[in-house]
Amino acid sequence: MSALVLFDTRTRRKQRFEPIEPGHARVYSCGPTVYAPQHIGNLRPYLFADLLKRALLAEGLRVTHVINITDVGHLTSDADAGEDKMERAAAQAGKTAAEIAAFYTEQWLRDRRRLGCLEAEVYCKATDHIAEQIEMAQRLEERGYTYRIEDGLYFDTSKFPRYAEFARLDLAGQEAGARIGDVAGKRHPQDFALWKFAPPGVERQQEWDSPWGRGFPGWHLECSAMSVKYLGAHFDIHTGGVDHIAVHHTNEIAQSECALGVHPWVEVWMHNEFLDLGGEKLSKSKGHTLVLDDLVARGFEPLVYRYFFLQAHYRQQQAFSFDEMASAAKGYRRLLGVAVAARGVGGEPDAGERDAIEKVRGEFWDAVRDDLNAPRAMEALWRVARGDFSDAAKRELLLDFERWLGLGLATETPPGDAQESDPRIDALVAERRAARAARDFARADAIRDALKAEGIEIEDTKEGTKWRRAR
RNA sequence: GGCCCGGUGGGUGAAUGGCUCAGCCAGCGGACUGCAAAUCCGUUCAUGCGGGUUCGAUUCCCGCCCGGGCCUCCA
Repeated sequence: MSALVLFDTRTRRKQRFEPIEPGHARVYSCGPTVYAPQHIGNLRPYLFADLLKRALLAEGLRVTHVINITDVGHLTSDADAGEDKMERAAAQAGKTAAEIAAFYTEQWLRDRRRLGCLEAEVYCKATDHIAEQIEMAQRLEERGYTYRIEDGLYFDTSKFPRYAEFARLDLAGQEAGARIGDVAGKRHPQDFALWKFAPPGVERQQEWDSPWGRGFPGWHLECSAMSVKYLGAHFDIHTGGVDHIAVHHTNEIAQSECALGVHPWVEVWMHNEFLDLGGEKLSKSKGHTLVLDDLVARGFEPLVYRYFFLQAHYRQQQAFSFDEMASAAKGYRRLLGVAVAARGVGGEPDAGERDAIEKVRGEFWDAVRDDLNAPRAMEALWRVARGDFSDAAKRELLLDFERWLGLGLATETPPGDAQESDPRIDALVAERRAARAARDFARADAIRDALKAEGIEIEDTKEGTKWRRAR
C-alpha cells in the first residue's frame, strides 16, 4: 500500500503527506466571494478540496476543514484602487451588501451540497472577523512591516525577503517597467493594503473603526486571520485556484509569516487548474455566467457535473462543453445502472475472488493516494463496473470507492429513470402498445417516430414501455 | 513584457526512457428486439513541428508554432 502523496505548489513537487499533529489534518480552502453567483468553473476548487478531504478521511485522519466566505471588500480593479464589487452589486440590486452576500452564500452552499461535497467543519465570514484582521495588522505594524499612507496601511514587501519565492516571481523584471502610480505613496508595486481608509465623501455600507481610522480590511488579510484562528499558526494544507498563487497566496504568506514569525506557515499548498469554458462561458443572455442551475435546466443532474470533473486531474485544465456533459451523463447513467444492480444483491464474494478484488481495490486507492489522480481511479472503477466481478464483489468495491467518489453509488438511481406522466403521451404510448399487440407495426412505429420528433424517446422493457424526454 | 499550465485517436483524458499508449463518450460489428431504444460483448483510429541527449523518446533538454490562465504594461 502506498502513502498519500500530494503536489505542493511551494516546492513544485509531490510530497508524502504527514499531518503536523498525528492523526489530524487541518485544511483551509479559499472560498467564494459572494457578490455574484459562482459559475461552474468557480465550483472546481470545492470539488477538488472535497476529493482532498475525502482522501484524508480515507487515510483514517480526523479532518478539520475551514472555508472562508468573502463577504466584503474586493475591489473591481486588482490594483488597490477602484470600486468595491460588493457595494456595486448591492447598489445595482437595490439591496444591502449583507443581503447580497447572504443570497449568494446560500446559493453556493446549496451547489456544494448538490455536488456531493462534504460539509466543512467551519465556514467563516470575513465580516465576522474584523477584530482578528485588525489584530494581525497591528502585529505587523508592531514588527515594522507596514507603512501608512493617505490611502491606508500597507505591507512593505521589501521587508520580507522571501516574498518572491513562493510564486517564483521576477520582481526586478516586474518592477522595472511598473508604474507605482495606482496608489500614491506605495513604495513597491507589489505592496498591498492591510487596511484601507474609507474614501472621503463616499457612503460605504461596509466600514469599521480601526486604530488607523475608519475603513475596511485589505482583501488578503481575512484568509490569514481566519485560518490562523481556526487552524493555528502552522497548519497542514491550504487550497485554492491557480489564479491565487501569484498575488493572494503570496500576500497571505507574507502577512502570516511576518506576523507570526513562522516558516513555513503552511506545509502544503495545493492549487486546482481552471475549467476551460471555451465559448460556453457566457450563455445567451448577456453577462450571465454558466451556473450549476443552467446545467440542471439542460437536464444534467449536479452529480453528472461531479462525474465530469472526476474525468480529469485537478491540476490539469479541463475543457468544458455541453457535448462532454452529455457524454459524462451517459457514462454516469451506465455506472449507476451497475451500482443499482449490484447493491440489490446480498451475500459475500467467493473466497476465490478475493485476490482480484484486492488487486483492483489497491489500484483505485493507489490512484487516490497519488495526488488525487481521479482519472486513474475512474479507470479502476470501470474495471469493476465492466469486469467479470460477481455482483457481491461489485457491491463491496463500489461502496468502498464511493467514500472517495461521492457519486451517489450507494443511493442514487440512474437519471431519467423516474417515469414521468403526461396524459397525452401516456395515451399515445398505450395506443402504440395496442398496435404492437395487434402486430400493426407500421402504426406502432409511426407513433414512435412522431414522439421522437418532439423529443420523446421510447424504450420497451420487460416491465413495459417507458418514455422520457431526450436531452 | 514576466510567470504558470498544456498540445496524445472523432471528442475528452490518463500513463510511460524500450514491453500491446488507460478509461469514458462517439463510430463500426455482433447479441437482444417485429424494427428500434436501453443494455451487454467485440472492435477501428493517436503522442504539434524542428533539433539535441540516448543503443532506444510520446516521455528528458533546447528552439519554434498553437491553445488556456495569472500578473504587468499599453490603451
